[in-house]
Amino acid sequence: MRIGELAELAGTSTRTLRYYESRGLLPARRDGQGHRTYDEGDLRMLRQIRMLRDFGFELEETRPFVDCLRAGHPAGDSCPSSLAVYRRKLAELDGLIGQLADVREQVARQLSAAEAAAREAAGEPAAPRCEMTG
Amino acid sequence: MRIGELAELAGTSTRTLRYYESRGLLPARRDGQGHRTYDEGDLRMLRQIRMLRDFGFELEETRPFVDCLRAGHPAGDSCPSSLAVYRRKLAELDGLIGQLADVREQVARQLSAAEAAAREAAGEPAAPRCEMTG
DNA sequence: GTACGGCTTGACGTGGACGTCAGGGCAAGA
DNA sequence: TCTTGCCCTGACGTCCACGTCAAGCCGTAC
Repeated sequence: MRIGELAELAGTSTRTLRYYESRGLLPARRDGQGHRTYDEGDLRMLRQIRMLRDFGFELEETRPFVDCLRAGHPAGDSCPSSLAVYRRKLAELDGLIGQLADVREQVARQLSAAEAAAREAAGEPAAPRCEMTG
Repeated sequence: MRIGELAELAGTSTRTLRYYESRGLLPARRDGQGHRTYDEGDLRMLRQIRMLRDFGFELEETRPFVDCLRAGHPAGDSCPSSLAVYRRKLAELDGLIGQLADVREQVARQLSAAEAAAREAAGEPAAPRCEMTG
């Protein structure tokens, strides 16, 4: 199949496929007219890439999965290097989620304090605070 | 004070201050030599900006806080528009954290499945799965 | 005199994953 | 023959918050 068909099957754009090729991630054969030609294996690799990108993986992080498929393995994550990427990503996600949760709490505290100050400035009695710490 | 001193006091760079001025966020007076001049109020505004940026706020989102300080309020979050930004940010953080948690679970499942497949391919008996769903 | 430090403006570089446009080729259908 | 549709390459644009470099001015210390 040609580039337009593959792009449509994978729900992406031809520009994206040319970009992946320029990165050496998804090279294409060429037909007599110099047009890119793909097969079912390419579709599988592309779908693997898109799934991981939807998870927030960077393009380079998908390379082990693609290489794994190209090596003939049944799935992109059948290889140790792919599992290593999974584990790194899990750790990264855990760190990020924890960090965001911290920020969330800080922002929530700022908001509460500012709301309390606003109420007090409006003449309301200082509201009792649960678990006052000082 | 001049730009270098302010930058150091706030732990940032002169380039950053010029950038903020170009965005209309932190305009500066000029002295006889055309050098930028700042005062304590500017330092407070700058610190407000940096705190919010550390929280992950975009630069534009800090504008209501700066405007609030400039209007003479005791704190950058003493104004309704600042509180609105806080609330929007909390909702955004909640959404993002939830999304990341979903992704984390999906990646974790992919990893477990791939590990199980690898063990099985290695000749181990299929491990019993807790809470099998199908 | 001159070296130095701080300041000025202007403008290009960074990163990631593409979007978009320009200019051109090739084949099939009306 | 002309249009339509798909493809090609090359190259600039996008977003955001700056980093970095260039060229030059000004005051001060040596």
